[in-house]
Amino acid sequence: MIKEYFKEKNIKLTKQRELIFNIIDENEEVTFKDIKEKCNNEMDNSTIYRIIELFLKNNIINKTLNEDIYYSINKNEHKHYIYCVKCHKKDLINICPIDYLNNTGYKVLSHQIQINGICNECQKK
Amino acid sequence: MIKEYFKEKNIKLTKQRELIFNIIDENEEVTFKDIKEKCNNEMDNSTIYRIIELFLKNNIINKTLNEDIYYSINKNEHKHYIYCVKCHKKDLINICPIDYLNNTGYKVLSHQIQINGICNECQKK
DNA sequence: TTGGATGCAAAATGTTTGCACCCGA
DNA sequence: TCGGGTGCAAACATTTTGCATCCAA
Repeated sequence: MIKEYFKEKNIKLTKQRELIFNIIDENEEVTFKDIKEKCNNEMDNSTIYRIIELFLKNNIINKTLNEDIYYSINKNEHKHYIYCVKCHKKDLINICPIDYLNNTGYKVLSHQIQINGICNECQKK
Repeated sequence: MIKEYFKEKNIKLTKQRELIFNIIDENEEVTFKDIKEKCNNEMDNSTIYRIIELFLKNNIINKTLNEDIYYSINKNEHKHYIYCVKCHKKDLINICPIDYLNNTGYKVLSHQIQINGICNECQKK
């Protein structure tokens, strides 16, 4: 299935690309370092950077900013979170901005929300 | 007024801090390089980085990711945009996620939305 | 006056590029 | 087979750090 997915997008399937795709897919949100480590440090940095760039250009993954830069697969089914800056937990929020994008005329390719706050418990501390 | 604002937050007011604050405030969204240039390259990089870090920790500014990393003043009154990946224009969207954050119990400190798409005109090209 | 802020220089990190070799279609 | 992909090394860019000096309170 990944074979067809890549073919659709006219992207040659290599071991490295498949591995990185799977790493991001299986881990929801990963940093560059996460990817590096999960490859057992066997893939060259420049290759990783080039593949990330390729995936971003083809809208296969999203790039988001939290404390660090994170990558995640760009799926239709997805979730948004609010992050506690103190204890670093995250909680699901039940809103998606694209549901409200009426009459902008845009074709939405990707989106992200970043909300930082202090959770209930941490406010009491 | 900036004097009092900094005093409230227990931050010593220096020429450099005031300058960077004003640069970000007057320009809505700026990159590190923008700040550097608008200081006429007269401020040291390490000073700029340290001030940005200080402002972030104190929730004076937000850090967001578009093509590059942008800083903006963290205000109550604010706007969200959708960006066209082809012509790079941006359009205002009329939704703010914090209006919908019911019963999470979080105290929201900052937030951002990033939506990328293709605008009406570019879809026709 | 004095502790924290800045500038400078250097180190450490992170990212990009050119090129020879490799491998998937 | 062959053109694009990868690994390697080097260049380049970004960010952090230690320390002497400076300046706002």
